[in-house]
Amino acid sequence: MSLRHAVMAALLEGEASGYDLAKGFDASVANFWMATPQQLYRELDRMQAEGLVRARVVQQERRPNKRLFSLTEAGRGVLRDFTAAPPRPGAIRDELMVKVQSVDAGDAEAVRAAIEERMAWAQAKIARFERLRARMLDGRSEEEYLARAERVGPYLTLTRGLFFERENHRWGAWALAVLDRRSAAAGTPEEAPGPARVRP
Amino acid sequence: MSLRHAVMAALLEGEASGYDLAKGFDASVANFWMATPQQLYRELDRMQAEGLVRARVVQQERRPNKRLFSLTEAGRGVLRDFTAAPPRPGAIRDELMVKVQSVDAGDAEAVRAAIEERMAWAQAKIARFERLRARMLDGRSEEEYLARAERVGPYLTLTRGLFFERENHRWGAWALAVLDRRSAAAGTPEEAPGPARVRP
DNA sequence: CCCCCATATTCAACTTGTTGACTATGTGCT
DNA sequence: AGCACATAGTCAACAAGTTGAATATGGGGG
Repeated sequence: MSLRHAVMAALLEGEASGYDLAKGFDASVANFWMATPQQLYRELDRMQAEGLVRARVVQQERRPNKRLFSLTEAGRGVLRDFTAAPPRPGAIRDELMVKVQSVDAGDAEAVRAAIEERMAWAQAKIARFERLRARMLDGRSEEEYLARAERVGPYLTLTRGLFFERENHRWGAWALAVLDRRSAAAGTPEEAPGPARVRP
Repeated sequence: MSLRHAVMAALLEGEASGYDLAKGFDASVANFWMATPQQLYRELDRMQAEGLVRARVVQQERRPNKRLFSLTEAGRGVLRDFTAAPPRPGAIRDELMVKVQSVDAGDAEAVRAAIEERMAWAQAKIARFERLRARMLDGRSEEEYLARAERVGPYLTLTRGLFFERENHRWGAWALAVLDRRSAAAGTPEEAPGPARVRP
């Protein structure tokens, strides 16, 4: 049950509404923990009931009212305890890899396309991470930033995301090359040999 | 609901019992899809009911009997369809990263230890992957293997696992260095400065 | 001899996560 | 005027994943 811990980690950045988290989960914590809006609202309600977060209703004029959540001292305590506990091995679940594993018994062209899609979105994430990184550094060198900033956690996780997506991209390029060499060598009869399967 | 697809991908290697999968999920498919034994048994029963797998009961003498599952033609069809379908973005969930994100408000020493643990187990996986890889290549060069082998999927996913764990390890080393520089610079009063926080 | 581990599976209860629809309101586009 | 989209949520139903224990047997180490 550590969605709640992810939520608390996100709330370290400051007050947020369920809606903010549902969006902003995409920007910071989402790189290693995803959740749907419903999941967040439900969890926030429970956490409030348990005193881990407090809600402040903000009246708005031309918008629906919102509840801004922030960490309570109890919440901070729980988060501290969580960081101190030994972590269980993380659960990985990647549909693309299931497809790649089955590529020889499946639709190779579709798997190719899926890898390309993944590469494109890895690239998009890399760009976003780099923008975020530039914003965090704000002119300073990494060394300077890491020495002086009051929090390094977000920078460490962001870097991890960056490393991860770059590796994703590199792997994708390699995998595509492998599949190409294979389909070229296999002499696919329906498709012209030679410059076969070159895409625009 | 794509545990079933992961199971089918695993069954491409041949017949397996629920128990085999529960263990062997660790060796091949487990790198990108984890499941508990209970989950597997339940899913296998359902899949059998739907005709995706067939079971063959093997009488054993000094062991409980076992059911060996294999893919049916219907199962192969479903797997083929699955590879052809556009993949949804995979859900990532990494407790360690939640801890790292919260490191500044938590127990830095424990987070350090968790990163070290992760690095150790990345290293162990790398070693296992490399043994597996050597076994697959069986003397041949990678190029030769990829050109001739009847299946490349398992090699592609194994490589992805290798890349991933190497990156994990590299990131961990970097993150530890960052945390060390910080705690050295912060002049932690309870611990001696200078060669502070050097571990055996 | 005893205990723990490996094989092989099943049951029950519980917690999480997913999907789709539904309520409101305001802004901008065409 | 009509529509899509962003804000800010709620509800219900279902699917999937987790935990803990129970069953049955044999082999190995101390």
